[in-house]
Amino acid sequence: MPTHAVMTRDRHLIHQKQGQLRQRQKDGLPFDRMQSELNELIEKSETLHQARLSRLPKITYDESLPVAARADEIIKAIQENQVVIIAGETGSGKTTQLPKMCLQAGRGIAGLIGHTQPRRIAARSVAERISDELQVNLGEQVGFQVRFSDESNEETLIKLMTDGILLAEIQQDKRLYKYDTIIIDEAHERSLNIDFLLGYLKQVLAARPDLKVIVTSATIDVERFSQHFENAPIIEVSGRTYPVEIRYQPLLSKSDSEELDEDQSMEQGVLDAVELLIAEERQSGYRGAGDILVFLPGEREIRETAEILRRAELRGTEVLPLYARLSASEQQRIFKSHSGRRIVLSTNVAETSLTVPGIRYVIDPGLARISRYSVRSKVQQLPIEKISQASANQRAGRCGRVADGICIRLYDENDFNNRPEFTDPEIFRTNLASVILQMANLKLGAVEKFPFVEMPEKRMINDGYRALTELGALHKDRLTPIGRQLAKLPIDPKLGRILIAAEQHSVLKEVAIIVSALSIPDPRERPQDKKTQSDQAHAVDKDEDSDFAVFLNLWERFEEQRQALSQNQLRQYCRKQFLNFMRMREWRDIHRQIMIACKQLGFKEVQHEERHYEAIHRSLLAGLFTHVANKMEDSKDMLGCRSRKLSIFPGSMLFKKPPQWIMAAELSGNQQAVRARCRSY
DNA sequence: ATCGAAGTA
Repeated sequence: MPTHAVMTRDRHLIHQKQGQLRQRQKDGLPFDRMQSELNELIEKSETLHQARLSRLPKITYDESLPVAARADEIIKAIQENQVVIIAGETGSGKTTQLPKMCLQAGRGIAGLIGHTQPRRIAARSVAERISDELQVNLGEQVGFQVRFSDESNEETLIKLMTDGILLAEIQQDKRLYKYDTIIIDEAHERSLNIDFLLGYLKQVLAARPDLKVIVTSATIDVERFSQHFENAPIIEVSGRTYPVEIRYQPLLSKSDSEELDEDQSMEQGVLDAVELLIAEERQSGYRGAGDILVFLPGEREIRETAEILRRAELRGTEVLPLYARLSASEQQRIFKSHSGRRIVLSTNVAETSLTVPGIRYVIDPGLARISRYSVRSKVQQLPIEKISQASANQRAGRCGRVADGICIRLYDENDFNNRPEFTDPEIFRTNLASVILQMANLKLGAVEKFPFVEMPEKRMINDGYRALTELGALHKDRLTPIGRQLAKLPIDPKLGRILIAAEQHSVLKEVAIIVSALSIPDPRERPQDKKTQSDQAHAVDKDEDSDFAVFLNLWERFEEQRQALSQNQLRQYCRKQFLNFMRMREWRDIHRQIMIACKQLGFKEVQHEERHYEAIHRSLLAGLFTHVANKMEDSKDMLGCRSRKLSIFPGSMLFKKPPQWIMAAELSGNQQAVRARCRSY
């Protein structure tokens, strides 16, 4: 009986069929057909296995990377252990070299080597790099899969993907039989996806003794991962970085100095630090002009700092903003070569997602916007907080990649020492409804018993259960038919609930457009210096009663243009109309994906001559019933659920003349200003 | 009088 040369994904099925066959034999039933089916299955599996083996590329390592010197040790560890933890800083080469070591350890033939990344761009670029190094075509032996795009095939040995893709695959393949090896990369980022995967894999490992798992992380908190996987061995790899000098230069405070009229602003502190760095560089006799990376909490702070720097008229200096909302081409400017000095003002994107090349200095005010979910108010908030020590060190490391660097922290050392060591993992900071829904759907049992790396608080778990119960997805902690449908929709459960209601009200077509708009950031842009122009451009879509209907108008207007114009013309149209091209595309992509999922659930699109406002808004209410508010007397403020005082978002059509009742798409802000896209009755 | 950055069946 073959058990060595077949694919892992077939092994289970073959085993099952062999059992059935023996049973039939024992029972004296005919089994010829089953036998030939089984043989065919085995033969096919063996052939594929052979083909994959024959296409194994020659493996070489980039010897300049520190991890390459450890190849033998790592390969041995993989062969001898089910789980290995690899710890190493950026520049160690672990991400690109590790999958090749897995191949050399004999992995990747009977099943895929699955390699997860937290971000799509990383999944794609790592796959490109590895396929280059192995001299194979991308999409063949080395492939990748991210949302909306799959470049892998039957003969793919190494598949890069986002962690979300692997998570999604669990639904089809509970034991992950497709894979013989799984690498969870950047585990220290501790995203919700990563934490869920690490818990899930711990359970799968018992049922899959042939599966290998490799967890990689920066050298922070690695013992925790090792303990999670029964004291798996840790291999630590050095990074290839240069020393960074850390300086503490707190902002001047009124209370410390008699001459000061007011506290020094963060923006002013940044300018002072910039001038200091420039003066020092000149004195040191260094001939070049080192680039500076400044971390700021948000777009507004970036704008204000840019303005102050421009006014300071620094010679030969270019100021570049950087944040995720910029279009790809605007972000690309960071990678273009330049003369003179460059000062990049960036949000947290530059901390982990994007590496700005050639940085010599970092200025770090030590702040970031961090999302937190409040169980008390049921609102996801974005307060500006002091970042953790780990995060501050990560920022400092951004200037030690090409040469020695200097990092100026705009706070004192005592402040640093008093900060938490690590950023709270996302699982502690987020609404758990979606995770609980997935877990219920996968029949993983009680959330409190799941082997999370760190268990979320009981009240957060209870809150998630309650939210799902309110939506009708759970009844007495068991999945209802609605819950089963929700679990198959790739969006937030609230929004999924709206789609289900829309199907019942025969307005799926319209509501799917609105729901997909609500699941992306607003594609309408409103630049600081062109507020009136952009408001005017957006006004063509306005609807007197409902901010939700605006999305339908915008969608229809855009669809007409999209069908008439070339790609370039469409980009131009977006620019003129103050629409973010990338967001518009994402909107369509998500809409398409939602519609596919809805069709698989048997939902029907109905064509209407006119808009059924009431049906559309009734559907929305099925998910947004906790976002209803009533106007208070003699005030513009509204009274929402849980006696919460709300105000309407200034961008809303209903801002000027609030109706008696509203239903908001989203509650946000620290004072809980409602972002109301609403409808009155 | 207006919001961070990641991600998905």
